[in-house]
Amino acid sequence: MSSADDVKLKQAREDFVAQWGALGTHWGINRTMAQIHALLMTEPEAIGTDEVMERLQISRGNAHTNLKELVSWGLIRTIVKKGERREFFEAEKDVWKIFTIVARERRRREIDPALGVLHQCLDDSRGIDTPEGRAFHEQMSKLAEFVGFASNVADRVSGMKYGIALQLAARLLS
Amino acid sequence: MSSADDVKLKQAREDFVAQWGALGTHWGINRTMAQIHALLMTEPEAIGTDEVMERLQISRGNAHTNLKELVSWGLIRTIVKKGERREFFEAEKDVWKIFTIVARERRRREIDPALGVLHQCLDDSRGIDTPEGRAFHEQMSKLAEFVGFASNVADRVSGMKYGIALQLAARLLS
DNA sequence: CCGAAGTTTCAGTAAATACTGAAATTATGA
DNA sequence: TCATAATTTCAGTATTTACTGAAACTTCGG
Repeated sequence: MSSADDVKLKQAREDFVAQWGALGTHWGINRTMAQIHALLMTEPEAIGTDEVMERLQISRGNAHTNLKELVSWGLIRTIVKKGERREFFEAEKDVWKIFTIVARERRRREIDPALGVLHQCLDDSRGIDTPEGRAFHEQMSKLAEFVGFASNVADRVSGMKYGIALQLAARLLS
Repeated sequence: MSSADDVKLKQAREDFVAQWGALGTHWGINRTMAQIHALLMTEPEAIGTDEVMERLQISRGNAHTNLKELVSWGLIRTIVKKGERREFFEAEKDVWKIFTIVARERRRREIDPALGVLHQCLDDSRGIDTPEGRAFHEQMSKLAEFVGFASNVADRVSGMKYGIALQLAARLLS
């Protein structure tokens, strides 16, 4: 028999999946990918493609693409069960690991290309001998320096053990 | 006469504007908004709507919407010149100020709503007395705690004076 | 090596997002 | 106050991004 608690949990989970999916949009992550991640984060057991399709009411292609994308991020991993031919997926549930994965991925997708552009413009404007040219070069230089610096800091922080990061943060908040 | 340096600068600037605009996409910022920001960041003088339209080859409506959005973020400000009827715009050029503005805005748009969802799910799953229910509640709790904590830390850092932040960062990288 | 179960790809379509251009509104100074 | 310059709004359209569903491909036990 399905108790009242089971119903409440089912609703809470569905709510979390739907809302987290909507949020994904603001994170540069598509809705489905965020929903699958939410689903797996709150699922005790590893589940297969067909169950994902059914729970989220999405097509096989969509489920497949986004599961693979999540695997490539490292936010979920594939599980092979003995005697089972198909693949199952389970989420990384440790919050610090999730954070470091997302931080790294965002650096790769958002910061590194920006640094590339800045360095190129820095080169292209080197030695332009007019007041405007020097001002432009100076602005590029400041931006590149700051972004590079911030990127290193973020890297360092997300490479820390959770305990160390926690200590550091606690000092900041005190 | 327009020297070779002037041509080089013009090209470098156009390149920066175009590429920065393309990057904006990966930042949850639309292309035009990022382009206008790039244009103004590398423009020594405040410029008006019509010049923005011409330099970027965009419509008045588009220019208007995105200029206002940038003003609302605080990344650019309006300038009124005496004897001029129209408004001019100039960008905030200080990299630390740009960083704190972007950090605050992203927290508001990305982190705060996530915290809201997590707290609601935390409430909805309180006291569900099954093993699965407790696991769900626990996972929500860990996520909410971490996200809230990280949000506070980010706030604290982006509220610092640049010099202090620099000191802190230098310590991290050493 | 065959057939079924499972996975991957992708052309076509749907949905979300951004942009245009012109009309409506507001502000200015003569 | 009026004429006009400037700003704001928004319906319609274009562009970009995401999703479907079915076909092609791969894998594995028998």
